[in-house]
Amino acid sequence: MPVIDAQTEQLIKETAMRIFFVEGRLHATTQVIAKEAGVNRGLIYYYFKSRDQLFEVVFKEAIMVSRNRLGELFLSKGIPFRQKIGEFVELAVDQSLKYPYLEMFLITEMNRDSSNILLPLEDEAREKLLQSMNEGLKEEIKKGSVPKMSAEQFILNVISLCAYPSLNKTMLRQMMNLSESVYLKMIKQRKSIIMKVLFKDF
Amino acid sequence: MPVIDAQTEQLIKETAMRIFFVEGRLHATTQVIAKEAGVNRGLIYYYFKSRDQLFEVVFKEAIMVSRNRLGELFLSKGIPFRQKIGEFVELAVDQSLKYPYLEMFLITEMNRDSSNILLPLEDEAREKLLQSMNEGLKEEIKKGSVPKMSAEQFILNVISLCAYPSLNKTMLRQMMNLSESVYLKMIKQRKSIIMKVLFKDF
Amino acid sequence: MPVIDAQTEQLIKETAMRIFFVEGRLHATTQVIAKEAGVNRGLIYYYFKSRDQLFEVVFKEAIMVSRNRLGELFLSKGIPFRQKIGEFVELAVDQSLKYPYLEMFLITEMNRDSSNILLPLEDEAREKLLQSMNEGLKEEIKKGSVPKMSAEQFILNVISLCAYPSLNKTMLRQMMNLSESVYLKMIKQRKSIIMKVLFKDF
Amino acid sequence: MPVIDAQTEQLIKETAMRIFFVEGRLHATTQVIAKEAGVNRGLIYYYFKSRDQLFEVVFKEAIMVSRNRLGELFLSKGIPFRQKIGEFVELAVDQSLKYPYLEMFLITEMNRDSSNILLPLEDEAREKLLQSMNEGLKEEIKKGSVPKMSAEQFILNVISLCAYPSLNKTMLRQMMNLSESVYLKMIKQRKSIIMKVLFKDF
DNA sequence: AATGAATGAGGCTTCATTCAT
DNA sequence: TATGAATGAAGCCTCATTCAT
Repeated sequence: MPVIDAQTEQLIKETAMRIFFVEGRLHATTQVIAKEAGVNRGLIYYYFKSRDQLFEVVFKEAIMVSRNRLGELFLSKGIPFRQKIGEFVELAVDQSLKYPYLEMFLITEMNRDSSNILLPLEDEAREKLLQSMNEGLKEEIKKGSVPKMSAEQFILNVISLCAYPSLNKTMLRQMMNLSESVYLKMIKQRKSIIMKVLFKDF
Repeated sequence: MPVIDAQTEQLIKETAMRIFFVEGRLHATTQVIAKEAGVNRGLIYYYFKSRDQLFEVVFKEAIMVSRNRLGELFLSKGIPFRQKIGEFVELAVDQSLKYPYLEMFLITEMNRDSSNILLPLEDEAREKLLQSMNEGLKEEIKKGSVPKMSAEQFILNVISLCAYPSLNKTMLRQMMNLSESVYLKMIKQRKSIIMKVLFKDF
Repeated sequence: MPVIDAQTEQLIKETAMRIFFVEGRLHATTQVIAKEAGVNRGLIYYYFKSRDQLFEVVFKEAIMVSRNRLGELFLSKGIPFRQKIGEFVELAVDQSLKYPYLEMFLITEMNRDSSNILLPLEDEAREKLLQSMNEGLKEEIKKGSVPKMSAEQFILNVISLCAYPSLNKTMLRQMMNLSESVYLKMIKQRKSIIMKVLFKDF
Repeated sequence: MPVIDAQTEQLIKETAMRIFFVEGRLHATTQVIAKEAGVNRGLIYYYFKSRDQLFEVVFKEAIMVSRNRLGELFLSKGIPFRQKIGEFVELAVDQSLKYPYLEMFLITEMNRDSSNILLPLEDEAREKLLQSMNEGLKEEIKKGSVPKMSAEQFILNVISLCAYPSLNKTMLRQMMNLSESVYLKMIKQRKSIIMKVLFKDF
């Protein structure tokens, strides 16, 4: 039975997001998505034209929120470097907990032959971001609180430490023999650990 | 035309490994694999019975090497903790460069309904490993060269820093606007950077 | 174009039954079945999941009717032996005319490695049937209208005389150089001939 | 290991005959035939050009013997009708025991679209045979030892009674709950029973 | 909006057959 | 002769997508 009113579109989107980004079921068919949403398969096409477009919509939606906030964050003036990084870690870890497999789709999709996914980061924005990173980073390096490295390497460190544990959750949990809930708690605790790893004097 | 010396089976395996684990083309069909190997599609079935079995074979083969060396490494006596970590980083980064997408397959496969992939790590081995990690780690923490954290968190840090940059290569390269070769160089340079991040006095 | 009244499933079933059991084309592919039914091949899978399941469905359906009527017939009280046989011959010959090759599929399927066809005749039912046959038969033998033989042999005679001429229709027609229609007439006439052969005083 | 000398061809033939006509495995592949014969699959093509030709060869060989003897039998002068039938029953039952599924292949093959199996019975021979049958039969009918019927019907009776029990062995055995050996004994005993059924005064 | 039916492309797999040695 | 490797046609089946109602 369809849900009251016209919330069907939203229902499909949410189901797809759960299946794709929360449960990581990369190969889920429209059949499965429709079934788990409790709607007729044709409706997916009615609302979204195609599986690819449904995917694109939910994918962009999933990315958008954090992207926007990250953009704001890094282009905002007046916030000290270390605080910026702190807020980024906060956002990134939360995002990774909300949609653990989002990154995996990003990776997979970008490696497809027929990929048409592009990051919306323009050259200017990128330059600004790197430059502002560089400035903050140099000071930290001078202070001795961060080892000598390029801004790029620092970014890799930050993102890696935030994203990977959620991305590879299933394997890491198995490897360490931890329950889901314990593992999630660990990831939340990582926020401060990450900062301590990044900044020696944190 | 048959290939010289009947190395066809090996050729198929290597091609599949490249397509899957080097190029990350998760959805590659047997048709594509055969074509890129320059062999008839039927041969895949002649040698491997099914696509799934081919996948299993190359997957296990790809994992085996590093697994074995890691096992040796961590169960070996007499090597100081920091050196062990150093060698692990070396191995893990090299592995991530050799088969950047191996991890992604691991993730994907483990999330499939019909997954039968299991990590071969037994309870005893795991306990020993964690315990030996813990001992080494405690000393470093006491020395103040590593912030206070559990062995599990430390492991997450190490693996994240090693694996993620290769895993998400395409996106990170796009994001930073770097060429393939420059990016690869960066990753190699990370070995020492990772150690400096992990150990404040490295 | 969809068929009026959504009888497509029935149409596929009937076509399959004709191809399999009327025309004896054991090797008919789903392609062929779909084509002769005038539907898309995918519909076979839409309605029946697989070729094997389609086969199973039509096979069971074809067998069911006659099985049920035969069961009723032989377990019914109060009908004299000879009349029972008469009605059996009637049913069996009609069945053999309706689905001449049904028996052949039975034979073929039961000899497959992966066969899962089982006759639904239980031990009790079989015993009862044989016993009731035996009683009637003994009287006939005593009367001298049937040569001395076991119930099993008598059953073999009855079934053989009824089923074989339809089963091996093509060859027998060729051998005797008879047209289809003449041959079918002959088979219908056999009903009384069979009775005369079975009972000397019929 | 191949058999000494050049008996390979014979070995393949015998294996095929067993698989096809004794065990009734209609769908046996060249792979299977080669394996059960213990020879390389290519040899089937070396000796027989194709699966179809192997089939044709063994099929003709299986039929030939009895055909020839039946031909001799029915065209031979001086043997009384009833004795001819007796010898036919003997031959036919023995043949049906030797190759129970031979008939099934005959039936199946003749119903294929691409069938090229033809019975080698020429018009003249058939006419002679039917005529000679007719004469013998008329006398028996006059004597009252056979009910009134055409030669064709009589032939159908004879063949049906001889061939069917072996042809449908698996099902009939299941239906009557008989062991293989008991069932085979029953079929042998049928020779005289069949004669008694055919001739009221036998 | 919603649904069940229908379509077609493309993937996996089997298997008869051929080839090179 | 004999063999393992290689080929290609064809079969089964799934699934995104469209259609008619």
